[in-house]
Amino acid sequence: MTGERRVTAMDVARGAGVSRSAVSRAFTPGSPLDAAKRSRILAVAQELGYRPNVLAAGLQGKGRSNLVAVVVGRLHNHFDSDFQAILMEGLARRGKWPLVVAGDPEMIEADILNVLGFPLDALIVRGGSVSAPVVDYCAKLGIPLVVSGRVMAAPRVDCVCGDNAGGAHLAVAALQARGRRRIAYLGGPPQLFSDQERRAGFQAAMAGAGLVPVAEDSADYSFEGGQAAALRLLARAPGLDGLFCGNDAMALGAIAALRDQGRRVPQDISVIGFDDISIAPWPGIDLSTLRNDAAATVAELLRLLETRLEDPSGPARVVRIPTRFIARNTH
Amino acid sequence: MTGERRVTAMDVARGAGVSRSAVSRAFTPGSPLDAAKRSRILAVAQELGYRPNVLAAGLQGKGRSNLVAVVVGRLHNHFDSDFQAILMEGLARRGKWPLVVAGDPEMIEADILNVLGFPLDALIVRGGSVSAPVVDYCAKLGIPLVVSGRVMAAPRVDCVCGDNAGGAHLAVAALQARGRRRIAYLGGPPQLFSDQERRAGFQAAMAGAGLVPVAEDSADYSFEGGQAAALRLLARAPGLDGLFCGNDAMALGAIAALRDQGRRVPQDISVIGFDDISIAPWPGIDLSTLRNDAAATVAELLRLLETRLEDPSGPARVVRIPTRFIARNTH
DNA sequence: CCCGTATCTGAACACGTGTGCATGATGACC
DNA sequence: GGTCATCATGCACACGTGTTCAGATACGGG
Repeated sequence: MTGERRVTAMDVARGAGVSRSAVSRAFTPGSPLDAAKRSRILAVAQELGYRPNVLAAGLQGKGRSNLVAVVVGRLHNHFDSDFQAILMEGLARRGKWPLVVAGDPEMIEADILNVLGFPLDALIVRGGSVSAPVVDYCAKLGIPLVVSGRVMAAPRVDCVCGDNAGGAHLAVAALQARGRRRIAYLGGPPQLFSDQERRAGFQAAMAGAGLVPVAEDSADYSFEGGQAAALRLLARAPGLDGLFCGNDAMALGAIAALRDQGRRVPQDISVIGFDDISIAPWPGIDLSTLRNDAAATVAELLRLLETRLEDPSGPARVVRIPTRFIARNTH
Repeated sequence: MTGERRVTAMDVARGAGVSRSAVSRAFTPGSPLDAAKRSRILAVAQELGYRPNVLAAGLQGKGRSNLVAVVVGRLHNHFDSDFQAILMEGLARRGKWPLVVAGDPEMIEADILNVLGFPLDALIVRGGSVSAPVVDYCAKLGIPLVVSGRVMAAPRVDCVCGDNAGGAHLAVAALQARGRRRIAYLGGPPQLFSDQERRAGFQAAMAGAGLVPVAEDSADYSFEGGQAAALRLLARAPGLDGLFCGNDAMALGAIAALRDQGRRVPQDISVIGFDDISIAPWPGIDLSTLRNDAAATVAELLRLLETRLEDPSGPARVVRIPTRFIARNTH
């Protein structure tokens, strides 16, 4: 055991017989320092296992901390997992350190406030709602706030979001092209922004096509939720011939339930999902769905972040990622 | 814009007409401070958007930083995603802040070294290998290192890992119980610890049952990799009647390819996966597999971490998470 | 040999916070 | 009223680093 205290620059200085300033300079590429002395210092540092404490360095006030808080809801959703993975890699590639805030919705609110205690370069929030106090704090602290999967109107808050309404229109159009007229919507939790936009888009598209939904229902974006909701829809509207689901997991659950009830998909009923998760194209699944492009979303998010860091006081921007219909074998 | 500088305790002190110490005490529950003054300070802090800088506070040397680095490989694997999600929540619940290190395997090595510049409470590494320099640095810095999905012998390095060999034995036993004798193994990348143990366990179990594998192959733990490998195996061993796969995604890919070739699963060929990912029980998938319990693994990992933080110089511990065979409809 | 210059180096400061210590005030008790 | 205890409060220090500034040193030219 080397003792409880962390190795400090002073220890290295003593070990190499130089001043602490020299140690600091040895780790700062531009600084003037005798080459021989530098290599000796680095050798001693290596020996002792010394690394400059980036927190103490960041305290200097100059430059950025490279610390970015990433708020994710619960990650038990396939699309959110993919999004998260791509975002982590993207941040790493840009030299940012992601500080992840996860957990129950009720805990997360307090945690967001707590994470603001770090000298963050930015706060990235995925999906779930951001409370007014958080937005307020960010504004006062001058911490850029970038929101994904949701659009909110606040000064200097940037948003990137899939085109939910457009996707819903594409889904209705695809169902209509198959001759479906008794169409239902199975949405996610109504308090979620994504569901609100998809539901509104669905209703608008139906109205535009001169159709009236035979039923609407909600579940929790899970497979099991989709199964149960499909049974409810079927009981309420036995003539159902088209179903637009708020995400892929629920669509797959619904298909399982419908087939279990003796309905053939897609012959008797068309089902369309949302997201195009990685398993959607697998044989035996082959789900017709709307592609929610996680990679493009992350790329735009990072671009927004970079622009915002460049010019913190610029106007708030909203970027919509286009949605594409992926025709497979369930509609 | 409130100016570029972060709001500091001194600003609040000026605003409330008190000393900076009082501000610090106002945010420290135990400290003696006049109740009226405390609430006045908190009000001013709220107004200005002040939060104590935890980095500067952590610089104090007392106590822990509550910062934990979590090294994950690429997260494009279902089991790893689940594991990651559970771990993030578990850490949050224990008041730890996860600093995620992700990215390409070649970038990650440098990133791990860089993240050691933070005053970490611990370093958690999932799966992939940990290079000797990293272990060395952690030892010298006195940073506890907890490894998951891999067992390594190093002083004061704790490991938690599924029982890969036991799982392989269960798989072979299940295949044997179905009367299968022409059995093949489809493993993951051979450089991965998980594959090495599962492969060795498979070979030992086969030998113990008096059987000789008809073929062995490897793929990249992906659905597509499983598809392609299944075709190779079929070409090499047309009489194949049992297949043990290194993970579920490959098993599902293999099943898709086998069915595409006219083989019935499970009537003609038994297929068993590994991990029991969340989609495995879904109707239409119904995969027989070995449960790799992510929740139990995370729970043990956190327990090891806590024990290690309690007594940093304790002996290295290795915990094995038992594996259970989940009999479904593909074997 | 002397002076100017370029370069290296160490001391000192700043960053923002928690806390030990001494001081002053206030209240209680005799 | 005096003395002591209690407690709130402000000052100063410490944490570990990057960087400025002035002093020192070496070197080259006249």
